[in-house]
Amino acid sequence: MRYIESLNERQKEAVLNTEGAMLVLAGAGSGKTKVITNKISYLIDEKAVYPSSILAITFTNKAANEMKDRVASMLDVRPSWIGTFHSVCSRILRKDIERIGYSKNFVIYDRSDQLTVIRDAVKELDFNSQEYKDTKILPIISKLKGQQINPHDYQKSNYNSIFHRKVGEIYELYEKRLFLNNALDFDDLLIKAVYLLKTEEEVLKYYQKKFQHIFVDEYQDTNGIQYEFIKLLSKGYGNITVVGDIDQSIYGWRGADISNILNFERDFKDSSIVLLEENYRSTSNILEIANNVISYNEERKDKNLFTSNGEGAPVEYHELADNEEEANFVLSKIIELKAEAYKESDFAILYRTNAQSRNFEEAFFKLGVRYRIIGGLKFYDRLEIKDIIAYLKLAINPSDDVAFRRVVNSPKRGIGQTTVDKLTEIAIKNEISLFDVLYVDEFLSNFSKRTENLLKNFRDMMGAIRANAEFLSVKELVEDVIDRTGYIRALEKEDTVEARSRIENVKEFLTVALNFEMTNEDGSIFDFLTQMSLLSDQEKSEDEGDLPSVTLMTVHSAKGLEFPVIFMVGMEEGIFPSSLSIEEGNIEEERRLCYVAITRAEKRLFISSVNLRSMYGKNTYFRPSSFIAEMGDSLEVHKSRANYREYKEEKFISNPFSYTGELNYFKKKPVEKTITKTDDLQVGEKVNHKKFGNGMVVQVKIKDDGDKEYVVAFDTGGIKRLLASISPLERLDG
DNA sequence: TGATGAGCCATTTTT
DNA sequence: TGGCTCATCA
Repeated sequence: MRYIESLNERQKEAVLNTEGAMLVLAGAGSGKTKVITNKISYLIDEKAVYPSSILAITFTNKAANEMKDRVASMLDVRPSWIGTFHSVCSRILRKDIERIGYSKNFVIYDRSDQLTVIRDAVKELDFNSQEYKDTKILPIISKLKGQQINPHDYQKSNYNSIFHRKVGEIYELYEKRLFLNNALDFDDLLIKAVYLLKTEEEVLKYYQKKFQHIFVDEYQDTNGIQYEFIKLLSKGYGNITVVGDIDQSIYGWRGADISNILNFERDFKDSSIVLLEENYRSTSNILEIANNVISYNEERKDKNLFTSNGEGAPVEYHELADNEEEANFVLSKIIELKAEAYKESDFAILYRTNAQSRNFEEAFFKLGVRYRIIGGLKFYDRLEIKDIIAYLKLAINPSDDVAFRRVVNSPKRGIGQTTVDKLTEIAIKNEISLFDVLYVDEFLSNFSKRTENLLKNFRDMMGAIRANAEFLSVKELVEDVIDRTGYIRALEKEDTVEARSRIENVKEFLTVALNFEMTNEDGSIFDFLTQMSLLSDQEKSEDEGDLPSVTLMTVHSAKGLEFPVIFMVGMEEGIFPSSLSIEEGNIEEERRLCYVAITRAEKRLFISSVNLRSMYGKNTYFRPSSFIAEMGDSLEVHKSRANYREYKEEKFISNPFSYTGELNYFKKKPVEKTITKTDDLQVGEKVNHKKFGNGMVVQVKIKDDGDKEYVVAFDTGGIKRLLASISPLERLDG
């Protein structure tokens, strides 16, 4: 049978046992996705299960799509109920949420919407906005929601702490606002879905009967409410396969509950366990180090990865002087390995915190090494995009006060803060939405004649958009919004470089809408907005060019990925493990994080720490991470202080690998190149860059050494800083 | 209503 | 260090 041909014994066992509950403990790189997809295919093809009777839950859309693709490539069907917890829940809710008192046109609040609601709540309660900072409060509320602790209980059990009592008040008001705005946050999608299933027998029965087989990927990352969701649904047939790895549980701080996987056997009766320990990704040298480190954890199930991949090169650890040297070390290794036929996309640099990316960025940029940062600037976080989305949200859900506030004066239409404050006051007093205030003449008469007219204009404009939302397609509606609000016209009037870039982004968003329309034939505006909210930023952002580049990211974002060569940088005690985790006694999760990082590597792994690290404008001395000592004897230690400052000058210059051919950075005097003059560009001039394409000079800075730095906004959307002495910029005429 | 500068803060972030 | 927010002033 083709679904088991290429599997090892354990994997076969996991695929062929289709009845009952099964826990697959899958080590890193042990082929868990293959097990899930083959099992789904096997069920459909051999056991005649309808594709729509299979529910498979993942944590990312990317994982969901990969699963769908893999099944489709085997069977030519795409099971539609493969998705994230959140997308599955929103689908269930979109159908039946009216039964629990919400309306079907609910909107989903993303993180920044949530922060806005919290800020407003703190303001309304007149709490200190420093002490009750939105970014501090949000994780608390989210964690509580994940654990299903309501504001009342929270306040009761924390009666002695003023802080927590007040957090409870914010939480309560936050929940109220969301409800009144007809909005659900990410946690609500789960909470309300579970509530719906629990209170509406008919709905529960329907789904219990529908889903004959349930799969959950990354089970170690489920939280309490997610556990309850799958527990409820699986009660119908009891056929549930969960796949996970305790050692890769790195989201405890977000409420993931490791006991879900530890207690699986207890919670699901007559369950079987399959242990996948054969690793197909890494060399045995790499695995040995991973096994060594993780063995120091107490809270785990014994597991030891092995491989038949062979020993490979030793894992190297380099203790370096400072972060600059570290960046140069990485750079020089990349140069070295490139000579051995590795390409840019084979390399990934993993660090504990985003702030650490900077050193590498600078070093790479100077030498023209292509790189991409995961978790960098985000298209969908841009003001203008959020504005357009807010218009759409308000169009389908006039109760959305967050969206209302966002767009009521954007573009500027003379409705200022004072007016909005007054509107808010009326809305709160009468328990209606901001938009509804505009429909009551009595309320409008509170404003000056001029303001009243402005408000009415806004109301009627939104009214027209709302009416059109009924029948226009997604792309047409976006066009309608842009047209009626005069969004682009207002930007055109500004006539600045920045405004022009915003116009480009708005147009780009139109393309996104068009793409959506083409790929989702009967996709409604609801579906579009849901997708916008639920897609992670990484998935949303289009790959900028497809040239191979070195990847820079946090260890967290690296989960689930693999690269031939991994650099684990910043391995210092206090950085990784982070000092906060050490203080809070979360060292085991940090160790798992370390394990995740190690197991991303296929062939080569380089670990580095520095003695002196400058961060936040201060120089601090560090000791090497305690995890280094846990890695064992096979680690090849280099403490010789190979000076990578010296090293780089010779090596880099004699290793020309830069794509644009300019390697003059380290020479004292920039050598004239074939590129036309770049030292007299003015702001506003159009230029061409070999890698980045066409753009416009936005800013010119004269540096201390006399060199000029150009800030250029490229048509592709990126803003780059380029040094006149090395950047291959060409002036474009016209 | 915008521009400017002082002050503040700074893990990890699948949705 | 540097990026962002908020207060203040023109």
